[in-house]
Amino acid sequence: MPKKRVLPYILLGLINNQTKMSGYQISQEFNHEIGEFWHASHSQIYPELQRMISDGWIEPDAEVSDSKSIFYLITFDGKNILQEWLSEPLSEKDDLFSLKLYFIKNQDSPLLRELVEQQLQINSSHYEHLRSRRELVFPDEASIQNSYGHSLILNRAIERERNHINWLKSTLDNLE
Amino acid sequence: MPKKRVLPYILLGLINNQTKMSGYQISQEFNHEIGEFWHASHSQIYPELQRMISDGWIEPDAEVSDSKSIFYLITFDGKNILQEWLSEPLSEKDDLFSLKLYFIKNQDSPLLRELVEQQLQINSSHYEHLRSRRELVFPDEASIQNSYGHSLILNRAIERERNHINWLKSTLDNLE
DNA sequence: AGCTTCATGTAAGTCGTTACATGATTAC
DNA sequence: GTAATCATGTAACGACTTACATGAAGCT
Repeated sequence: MPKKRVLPYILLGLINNQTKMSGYQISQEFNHEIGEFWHASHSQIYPELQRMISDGWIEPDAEVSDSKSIFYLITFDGKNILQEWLSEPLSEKDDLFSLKLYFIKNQDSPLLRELVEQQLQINSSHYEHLRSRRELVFPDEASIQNSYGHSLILNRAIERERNHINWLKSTLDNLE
Repeated sequence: MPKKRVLPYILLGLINNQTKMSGYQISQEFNHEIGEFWHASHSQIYPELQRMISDGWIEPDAEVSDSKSIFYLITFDGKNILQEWLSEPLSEKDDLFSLKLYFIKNQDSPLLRELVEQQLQINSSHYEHLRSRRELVFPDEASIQNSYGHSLILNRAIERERNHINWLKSTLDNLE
């Protein structure tokens, strides 16, 4: 099966967040806030918007606009598609956690807790996996001296997971 | 200018680490250790190896091999190319830190300290940037409640940078 | 005999990039 | 008036993925 595309869902999420956006505004968004987590160039965005219109996910704003920009609104179908995508379980490899959170505005959304819990699962299993790799690959000092850079980044990866897990747990606590 | 390729340098680094590798072995590597940081499928690897031969970076092992595998050795030129690549300053966006460390076997390599210091610079500036974004975008409680998911992941990103910086600093200390 | 793994390769398709293009508006 | 930014689009190209293909070796 082909890999699931994410760009259309991001555009959907952005338009949904702002109720109304032009292609140019969307491309500017990637230079600012959401740019910390994802990027897309305008040559991707414009054709994608056309596809989304023909799929009925968005529609051009009918109101006569003074400006030169074309604004798009999310349709009823589009809102459903977006919610479906947000509800899909997180997978280990795509790392869509931050991206999906970006589209959740309300602290009380049940999705919020769900996503944090899923991500906690993923990081925990990754953490365990990395720790067992380290035990296996670096059982003694000699093996470390043998591949010092490798041992460093394995340590780093473990520390990163540990930190992420802690953050997720404390975030969960604050959601109570 | 086109984006700098990394695959050939990874293959070079892998062959250099093991002195001798077949395409199949390389593709297996991506399922194990280096797989934590990078992936490549065999349909990329085999043509890439051919290109590297014609560029004179590697050469097939001349020794008559009992096995069906074709083994490759790194050439003198290849070693230089690899060292050059490792010495190139890290850029903010590619995030080649872990990957490059993987190819540094010796704790005393001057490159080690250099890479950690460079990465520290990058993370520090990223950290400052994220903190100023948070001040700007989330000045009060109301703005947080307005985009709760976004505020969460911004906090997460800041915490991640903080953790990475701490790790890099303590790693530097241990290198003394 | 049939299935899995080893081992190498090519072909087709997708996603994303940079470059090419154009016209309107705003700033100096 | 001319340079930058706004605004939208297409074209060419590169990297990577999945699928297609083939043959040998080993296991059950």
